Amino acid sequence: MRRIDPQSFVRATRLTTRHINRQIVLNLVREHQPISRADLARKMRLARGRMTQIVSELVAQGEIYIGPTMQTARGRRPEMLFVRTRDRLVMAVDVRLSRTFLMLGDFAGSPIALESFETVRDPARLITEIARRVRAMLKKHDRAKSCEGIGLVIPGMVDQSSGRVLNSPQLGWKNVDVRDSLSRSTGLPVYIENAPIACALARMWLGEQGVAVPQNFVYVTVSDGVGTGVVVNGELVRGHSHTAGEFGHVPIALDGPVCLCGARGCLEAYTSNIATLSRYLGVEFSARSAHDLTRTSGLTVGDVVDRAKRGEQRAIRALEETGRYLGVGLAGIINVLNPGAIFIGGEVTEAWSILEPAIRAAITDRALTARAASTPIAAEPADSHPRLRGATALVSARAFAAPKIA
Amino acid sequence: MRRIDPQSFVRATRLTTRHINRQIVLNLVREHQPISRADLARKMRLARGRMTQIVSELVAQGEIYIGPTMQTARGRRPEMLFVRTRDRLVMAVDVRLSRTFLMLGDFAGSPIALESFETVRDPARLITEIARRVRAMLKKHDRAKSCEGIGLVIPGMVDQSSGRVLNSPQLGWKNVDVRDSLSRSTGLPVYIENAPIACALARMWLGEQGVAVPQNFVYVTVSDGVGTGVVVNGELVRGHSHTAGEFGHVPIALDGPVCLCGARGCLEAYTSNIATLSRYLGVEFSARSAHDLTRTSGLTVGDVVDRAKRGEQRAIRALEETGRYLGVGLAGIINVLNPGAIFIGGEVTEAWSILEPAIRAAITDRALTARAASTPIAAEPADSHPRLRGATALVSARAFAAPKIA
DNA sequence: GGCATTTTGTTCGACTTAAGAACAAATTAC
DNA sequence: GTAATTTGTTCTTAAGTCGAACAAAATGCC
Repeated sequence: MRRIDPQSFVRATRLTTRHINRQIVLNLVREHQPISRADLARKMRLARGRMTQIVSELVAQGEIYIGPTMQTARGRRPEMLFVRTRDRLVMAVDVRLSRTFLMLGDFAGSPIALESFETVRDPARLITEIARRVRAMLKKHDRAKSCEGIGLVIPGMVDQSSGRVLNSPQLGWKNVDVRDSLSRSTGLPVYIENAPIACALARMWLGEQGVAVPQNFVYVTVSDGVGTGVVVNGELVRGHSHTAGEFGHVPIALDGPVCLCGARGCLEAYTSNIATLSRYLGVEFSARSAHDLTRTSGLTVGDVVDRAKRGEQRAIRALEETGRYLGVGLAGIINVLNPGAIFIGGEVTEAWSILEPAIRAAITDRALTARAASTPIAAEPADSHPRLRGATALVSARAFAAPKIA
Repeated sequence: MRRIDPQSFVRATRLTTRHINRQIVLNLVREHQPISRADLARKMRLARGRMTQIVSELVAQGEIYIGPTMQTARGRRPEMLFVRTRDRLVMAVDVRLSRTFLMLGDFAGSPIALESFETVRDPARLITEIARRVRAMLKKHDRAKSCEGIGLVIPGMVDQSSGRVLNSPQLGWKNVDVRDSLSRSTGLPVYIENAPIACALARMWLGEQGVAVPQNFVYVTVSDGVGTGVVVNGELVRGHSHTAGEFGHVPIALDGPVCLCGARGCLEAYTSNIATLSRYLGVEFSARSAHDLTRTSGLTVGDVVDRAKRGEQRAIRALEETGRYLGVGLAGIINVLNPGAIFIGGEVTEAWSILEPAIRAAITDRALTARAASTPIAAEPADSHPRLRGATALVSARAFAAPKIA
């Protein structure tokens, strides 16, 4: 029972019915392709005449295409429908601390070109460099006409509606305009998002072949920070002022280490890459030492993961402890939100066989039902580039989204 | 961008447009009543002819009525529209540990009759007694024809879709059929829900005059347990297997007291009424002593609240500490979900002037933005009977809900 | 081989409904 | 008394959904 917001509703028009059904058809084709009009009509309990009309429209608009007919037991051969993805392109941009990645890819997330360059810290100069490379890449592949927009992922807090970066401690940015200037420089629409939400979008819209994604799930990214994209009823939870998702700052201890945010006992202070590395090095996590740790030790969490995979006990124990704390935080999420699945991304997941049992045990200790205790938890494969795919989904998903009404 | 679930969608028909707009009208009348057709048409940017048609239908269906005309500066006097609530009734039932309450009330939650009786622990006998009293009350008020259903609130975990009580430790029930037998005994449709969710429904649908309710909020109930109703985009979050809302079992300490659920450091073990009473009595919270505390001490949390209100320092400190822990848990919720408001119900809120500053301070320490730190937090007035009003909303809200599509 | 059956996709006509313009009703202003 | 304003109704038209029939393309059967 959803409550209609009297301040913000969309009334229906004569176009609404058709729009809704068109989007349903589009999503059914996407899910089940190749599929015939007749099968679609059966799934939707819609007359075949109507289906022909809807499909004709979608074909005319370039959203789907009619492929070869299929062999069937008897009767007329059905024409099979496919969603057009291969010739609809997105420029995906992933800004990270040291490097910025650009990928030209299609609507399904398949890469056509990929490049990276050292991240420039000055916002204006970085935007200029990104714009230059976008234009060059599109020109090189002669695809300027097919590119429908730019998806831009930034570390930190972004305001998606205004297109500004509110606060990125990693980049040292605060209240920076990004979207509008990049849009002006490239002539393309730009959509901006933070990393955990982008990864959740990738999962939701460009998910893995053979892996069902529930309408309710949580995606956790573990890096120097720990964040989430929370999906409820198929939609990202952004919250009242769009600051939802700061999982790393859930308190799991009353008197824990001081977190980079200033509070005590934040999950992030126990589970971030910095925390794991501190644990491995036998150094107490502190905000003061966090910035120098890699430099003074010459190690990253990737090294810890490698050593654990080679059987080094200290590394294994460090990761197990990270997993336990992560499990504690996730148990809270499971008890409050009851997600259908949890996906975890970040370097630590490369030691999944070590991490997962620790996470699972902590969850089992605290879940209230057997079903909650067995909430599926999966690692994002490291080579799947979730952030770039999320940047792609920022643009492509708009074509597939449910209409907003009432 | 909501993703359409290919396993569970509702396609649009020729009726969809009208249905959507009708619900919008109904909700606008409810929000702004008394209001004229012309004003509604302006708010919806809809032609007056269409508005007349929609309103005629709603009047014919008995959802709204046309009241007296209103004085205006010039021009024809507009007829004012109202939502019919007074003659549409609900039987609300609130089953508590020691007493069960029945209220016959109208769609707006105004009570017509109220009674209670000692809760019978045997499920079958309780249902029989409830049914008997429902029938008697309806007969006494000659309202059997106007009553549209029964809303039933039960302490513990309920499965709203099957109508069963999964687990109620307070009542000692496990996997008990409730809805179907009560429905058979009364001939009325029955809707069942747990207490925190019911309270959130009351807030969302029968909220307080002059208090705006955002589309995203969290309602926390503090009693022997601590639970939440989480509302996202105007809709209750039930979760994948409908076990969302167990806020009391979010871990806020790694080595805390053992909770009634068996885990360590649950928020509930620090903030429930039992925990507050233990704190006041200087007794360590433990599962073993929890059940006897009231009997051996002769006190309840209500006594602690009374004493605090009278200035007793020990009571004040006990409540302040409860508030601090509650604030820690809520800081986590704020950081993950960014709700527009938080409502808190339960006896402890009667000492709101003591509790609120403690909650606020803990949140301020851990919130990441100034706006998050100033998330509005309000106490549910104790005399507002949120559970009974929630039981009412279980039935009445169906008439006002947004249509489910796509 | 021809006709019957099956299955897919198209076409056509009927009916319903959203939309917009004009009209009517009820008031104040001049 | 007429003009202007505002509300609510009526009427007509265009658009869109629905369902039945038709056509096309295949296999099955006698």
